[in-house]
Amino acid sequence: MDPKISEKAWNPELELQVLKKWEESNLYDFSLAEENYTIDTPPPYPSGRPWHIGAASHYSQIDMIARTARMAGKNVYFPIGIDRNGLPVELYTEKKHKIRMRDTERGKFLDLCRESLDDLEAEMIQIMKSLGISGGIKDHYRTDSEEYRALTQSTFIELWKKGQIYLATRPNNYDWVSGTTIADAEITYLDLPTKLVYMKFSVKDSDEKIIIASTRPELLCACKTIIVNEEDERYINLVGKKIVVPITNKEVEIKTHHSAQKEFGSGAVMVCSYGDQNDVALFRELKLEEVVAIGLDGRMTEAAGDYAGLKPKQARTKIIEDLKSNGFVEKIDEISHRTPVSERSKNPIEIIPMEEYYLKQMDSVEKMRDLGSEIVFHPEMHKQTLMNWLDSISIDWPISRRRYYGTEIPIWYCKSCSEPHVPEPGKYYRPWKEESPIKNCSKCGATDFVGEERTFDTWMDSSISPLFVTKYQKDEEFFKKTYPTAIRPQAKDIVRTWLYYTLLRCEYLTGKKPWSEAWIMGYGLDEKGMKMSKSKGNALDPIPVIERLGADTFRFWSASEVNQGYDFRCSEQKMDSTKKFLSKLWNVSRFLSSFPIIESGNPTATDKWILSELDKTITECKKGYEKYNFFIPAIAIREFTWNLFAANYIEMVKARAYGIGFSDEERDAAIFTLHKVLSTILKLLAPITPFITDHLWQTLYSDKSIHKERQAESESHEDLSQFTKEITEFNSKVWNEKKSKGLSLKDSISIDIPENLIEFKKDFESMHNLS
RNA sequence: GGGCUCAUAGUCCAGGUCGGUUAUGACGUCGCCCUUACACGGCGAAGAUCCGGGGUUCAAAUCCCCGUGGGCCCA
Repeated sequence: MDPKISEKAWNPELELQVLKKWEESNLYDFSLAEENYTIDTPPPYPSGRPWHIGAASHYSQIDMIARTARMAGKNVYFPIGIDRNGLPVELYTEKKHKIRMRDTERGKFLDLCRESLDDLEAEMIQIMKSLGISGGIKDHYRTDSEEYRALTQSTFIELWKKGQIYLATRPNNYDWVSGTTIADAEITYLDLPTKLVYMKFSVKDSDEKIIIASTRPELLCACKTIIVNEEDERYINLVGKKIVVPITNKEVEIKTHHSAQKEFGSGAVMVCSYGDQNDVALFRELKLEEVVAIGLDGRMTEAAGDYAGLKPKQARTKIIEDLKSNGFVEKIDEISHRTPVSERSKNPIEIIPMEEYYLKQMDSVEKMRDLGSEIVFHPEMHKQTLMNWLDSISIDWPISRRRYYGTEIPIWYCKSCSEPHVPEPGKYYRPWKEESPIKNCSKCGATDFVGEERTFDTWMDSSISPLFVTKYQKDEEFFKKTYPTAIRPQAKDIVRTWLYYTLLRCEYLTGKKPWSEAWIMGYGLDEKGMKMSKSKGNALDPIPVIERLGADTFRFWSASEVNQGYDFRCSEQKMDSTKKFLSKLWNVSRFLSSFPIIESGNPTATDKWILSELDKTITECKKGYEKYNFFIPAIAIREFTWNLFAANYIEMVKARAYGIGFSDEERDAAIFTLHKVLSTILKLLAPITPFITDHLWQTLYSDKSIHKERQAESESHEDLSQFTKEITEFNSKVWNEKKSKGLSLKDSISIDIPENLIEFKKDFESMHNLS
């Protein structure tokens, strides 16, 4: 009998043929039904080359969610988008063309950004395609399209009209190199070397001196109080006294506060407006009058006296000189200081009072907590990340940015009275270059307007992804049947941004939570467990890996390596060895393809045993698939296929399947069981490795795609798994015995079969040539 | 400083809720074997004080407490 499958190994190039078949038959096209299962797929951001291999793994797993849901009989809507707004592409473009955004004409700069985005996007789309992502790739959306931006703007206008947006001047995190405000969620910290200056302050009407250490002496002009810890005996007698600030000669009071650490510096801390977040909080708490020492241009203001006009770093050098020459310096330490920087540009942050638009969030924390607790998290532990974030929210969300590549804030201001006006929702507006659609000022009646130049925080765009994909405000029927969506898959690092902001915005706009489940994935680390980055040189490019090994190998690696919600290591060696399992599956199928398909059979004890183990595997897989945890089925299927089915069962029934020394009925039972097991394995694996399973399925079992099948269900066979251990141990015993006697595996040997296993006697005898 | 999380062979990982044989499997290593599905294979072997300390218990990888070390998040 010739096998239907002739090639000796699974060739990843076959994936292209399978892909073509899927495309030609529009296998994954979505059409609206009464009940739909909508996936709020994360639109990835093209920030540079190569695309992160962890992201490729992430999207593979999201695709497994879609396929699992389809095989559970759901009508799956799996849109694909690309997020194209924001700072990273601006930085990428500045670097690529060696230009600076503010020195470039706005329209020209936007064109260059768009060009960069197109290149990077093409690569990501190609990777998604070759990974077999079964979503809307060919009609993927973009967050910078007119349609998307129009929705961002009209949802803003909606919230504006509801009074959820306001303008306020507040201390804000300001990245003066990029020239923009950033939200708390976008700040990260770097340990940078800096000078800790110990300065002598004098106590008023006394000869006493007090030493105060600071890394920001240039902010002396903004110093409004000195704090010490209430348990610090060194200073307790000074509390309430006046202290003279060096250089400025202003007087401030010394107070106690628990945030002063006895161990840091001298234990006494000068509190300056906007030195850091803690200072801002203290100013609010102690109701101190603020001094603006640093301006929007990143330079010292008039308040800094002689230092006005200097950059903070220059001012620091100069003031240290002046302090020294006046005898105010006790000593200077070189220390490493945790400095707040912009997560994206890595520029140091200054806290500067600025006028920005805010979206109210403080009043809604409780509501968000309630909504959050209704959402099922996979795995549960990541719900805590959201809850922790909700606990730490202390100000409303600043949503305006002084950058170019983003959705424009749709506001025009009256030239004579400055009253802001929003246009009618539904269109895409670019106030920086368009005529005002408003003709008369509602306040003073004037007719001249000036457009807002700022753009939105990118999370304003991405936080409405579930509304955009469900055609909110565009197709009522579609929206009703797809929203709230079923599931939000995403990475764990953006819980406090994307997940939270989406919850907030969607609740404000629709009164409902955007999804019932959230599926959170960990980070892809390098093989040593370090974060991958281009600068460290440990980034792994997914394209050559996928080309060399094929998508299925990569996907199976992802499923079997990534425990749900935890960080995972990306080792090429591990990926390589995963390929062996697909070879095994291929060769098992190749062997079975030499036997006819038999629809039914009368299983013998051995057959019943493997069917019973198969049932256990189905149950195990189901446990994983229900939670969209692919680690569980991947491991279960590999164990079963390799260690029980191939190594033991197939060897036991090989002779029977060939009909050598067995009745036709016994032979057919073996062939029936072999196919039964293999076809079930293929279905169980289909969400994880869609290419090889579909290829084998269509070669052996059907002219329709396996991806139209329902997932296998356990058939409650009699449980014979108590024999498993004894069977495998008996087989091992015979192999060992032959080995130690120097016999070949086909040589005859005499070994007693244990009493318990007597039912399997005939298969054992033919397998081992027992005499 | 706070939170989350992890720690089991050279490497990765299962088991941990619900304590009880000889601690699961894979990769890698070594040895033997081309046995007609598969050398991208088969069989076998070596390899683990289950991070440290204490407690509960007849019994702890598992439960509790205190540490130590990593990763992430927030101040």
